[in-house]
Amino acid sequence: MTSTRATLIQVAERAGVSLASTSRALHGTGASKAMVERVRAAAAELGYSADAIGRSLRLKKTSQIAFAVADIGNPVYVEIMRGIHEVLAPHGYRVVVMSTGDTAASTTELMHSLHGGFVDGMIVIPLRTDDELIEQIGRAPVPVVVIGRAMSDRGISSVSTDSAAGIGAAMQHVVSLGRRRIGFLNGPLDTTPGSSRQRGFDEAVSAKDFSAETDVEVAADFTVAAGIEAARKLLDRPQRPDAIVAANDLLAIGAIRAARELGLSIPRDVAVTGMDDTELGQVFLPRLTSVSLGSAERGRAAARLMLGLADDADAPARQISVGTELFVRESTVDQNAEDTE
Amino acid sequence: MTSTRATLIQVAERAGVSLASTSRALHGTGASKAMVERVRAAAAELGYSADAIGRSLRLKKTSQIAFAVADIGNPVYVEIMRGIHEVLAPHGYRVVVMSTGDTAASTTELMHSLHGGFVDGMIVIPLRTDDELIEQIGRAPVPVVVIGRAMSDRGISSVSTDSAAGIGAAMQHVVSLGRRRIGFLNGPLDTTPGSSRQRGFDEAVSAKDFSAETDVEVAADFTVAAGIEAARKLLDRPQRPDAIVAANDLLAIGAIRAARELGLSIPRDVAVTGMDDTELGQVFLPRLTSVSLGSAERGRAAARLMLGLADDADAPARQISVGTELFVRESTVDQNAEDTE
DNA sequence: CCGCAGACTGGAAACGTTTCCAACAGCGGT
DNA sequence: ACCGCTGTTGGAAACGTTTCCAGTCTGCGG
Repeated sequence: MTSTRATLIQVAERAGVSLASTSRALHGTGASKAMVERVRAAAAELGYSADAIGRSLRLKKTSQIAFAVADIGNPVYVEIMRGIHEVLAPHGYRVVVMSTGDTAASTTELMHSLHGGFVDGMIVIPLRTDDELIEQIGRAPVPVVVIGRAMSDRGISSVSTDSAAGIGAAMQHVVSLGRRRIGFLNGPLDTTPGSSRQRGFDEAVSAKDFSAETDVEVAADFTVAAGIEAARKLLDRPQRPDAIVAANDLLAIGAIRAARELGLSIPRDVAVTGMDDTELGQVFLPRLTSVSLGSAERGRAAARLMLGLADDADAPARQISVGTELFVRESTVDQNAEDTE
Repeated sequence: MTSTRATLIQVAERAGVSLASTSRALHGTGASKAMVERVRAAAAELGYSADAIGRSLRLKKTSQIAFAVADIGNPVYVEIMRGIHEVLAPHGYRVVVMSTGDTAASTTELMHSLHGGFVDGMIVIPLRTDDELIEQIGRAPVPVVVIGRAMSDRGISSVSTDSAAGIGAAMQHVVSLGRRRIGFLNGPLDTTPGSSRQRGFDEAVSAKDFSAETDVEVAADFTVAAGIEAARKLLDRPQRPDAIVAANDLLAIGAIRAARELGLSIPRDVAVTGMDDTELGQVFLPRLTSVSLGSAERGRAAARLMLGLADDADAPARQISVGTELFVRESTVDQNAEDTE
């Protein structure tokens, strides 16, 4: 284990050939068999491996794409990442994950520190956005794709989904089950998902044939712990809800936990729906009824947009929307035999 | 939005001063007030931001540390990462997460592709290791810290924990509860955690005062889904276990799910213990009794080792061991009032 | 035997940055 | 008036790589 790494120049000296030939022998084309062999041997002796920085400086590319996300602990991001990886890996890109923190400012800061960083592009899911962040994205020296919010006005490529409609579907579902007191368990309203889900809820409630009582509670963030706390309040009301529509699966799990604490049975006493259709929700007990926002597909779509921008950075920005789908499971409908997959 | 980014040279030309002065004015010291102002203005006009690659090439550092992990979906890694981040961030390092895939070969491949990549060091948690991977780690051009397995023989810095003893503690706990048929739900034996936990189980069973029947089932991997499947087998045996000791929290959750499917009550019919003491287990229902392996502390310890190596790459390799602790919760002991935090 | 094509090699530039070093100006002290 | 010091600036090198370009060599056909 030498303390300093071997460089191409040292390999060249060792092999007794020129730098140019050394490089060609290792990576490029147009080197004789003898040369390749000779250089390979020298490289092996020295334990040479190319320096990515030098290489990138010359090539002007890093073959890395950043996936920047607020809370790495949310399983939905894992699924989005799988989608991204699936599309990008065959094109030789490595995906690196960075945690942005959950404020717009911290996201801006990360993007700034990455400004022309070690990536050829960034796929960002901002939890909160402000004008500064959007401007930062517009000015970024590498292509950026935003997931979670249509950015048509700003000329930024984005992948979004109609989570408002998804909330509507969940509301409609529990109403159709005969539930009459619906609690809406949302995350912070100043976040992108929080605000659009709130809009979905408001729209659903104001539909003319809507006929249930509603109540709203906002959790401190989109985590199970916050969900437990907020759901407790919801369930403590004099008019206890017989259904809780949660803004994501983690909150829904929190709601189930809070309900169980009170000795309530799911779904008999309280039906609970989630959103994101994460694997966690699918293996939870009871299995979670959830609105899929096409996580993996959103990841794939974002990755495809990124590939387009990587080919041509000046390509026009595009917006893609991914459909939603309600998956009904045990947390709203008692069904022990079905749904085996 | 210009299609090509501004370089320092262009800023220098714009400001009408030398390249050296420009650089000093922006980052370094020893520039006059007038100079700084002038250069700042030019930089702002051009929307300049320093190119990280060029900078790193010159500085020979990237201020990035990689955290390479097999399955980004496992919540224990999230907690380890928080620990790493906590220590590294104040020192100006950014942590980037990379997914290695779950085989030794894929880990080796990642490390190779990162060989001298865009990071100043790597913290790795290999799920499976083989000689080639270890050799690769030893040859890596940047400092590497391994989490999960003592590497004393190879001169590699590592952070480990006595998960074998942890399994022992869990076994002892369920025995002390009066359980007499213990099922051990492990993950793949060819993995680092799988093998050490198996060892812990074997040791516990062979202790001279050990007096319960045991049974073992190995899940396909360390996920909830695999846990459900394997636990079903365990619970289908003629001599159904009255306690299941699982090798991590995800498997434990799978076991609880499988038990519930069979109409069994937790912990009355079956007591279940997990390992890793993840947040997920703490909010699960029932709350999971789990052996903490000090995830955050392991992360912090690894980060501190990394800082030491970053200062002096030839510093002697060190091994740190982090203690374990059993947290008793509802999945083994019925206790509705306690354990509020 | 000469010339030419083709295969291969080496020199050198370039990517964008930081920093060493030398040069220079202004200034105060002797 | 001169010396040296301080504060500031510019030139140039360096980090490690790839690739353009020109040059050399081999072999082959005329």
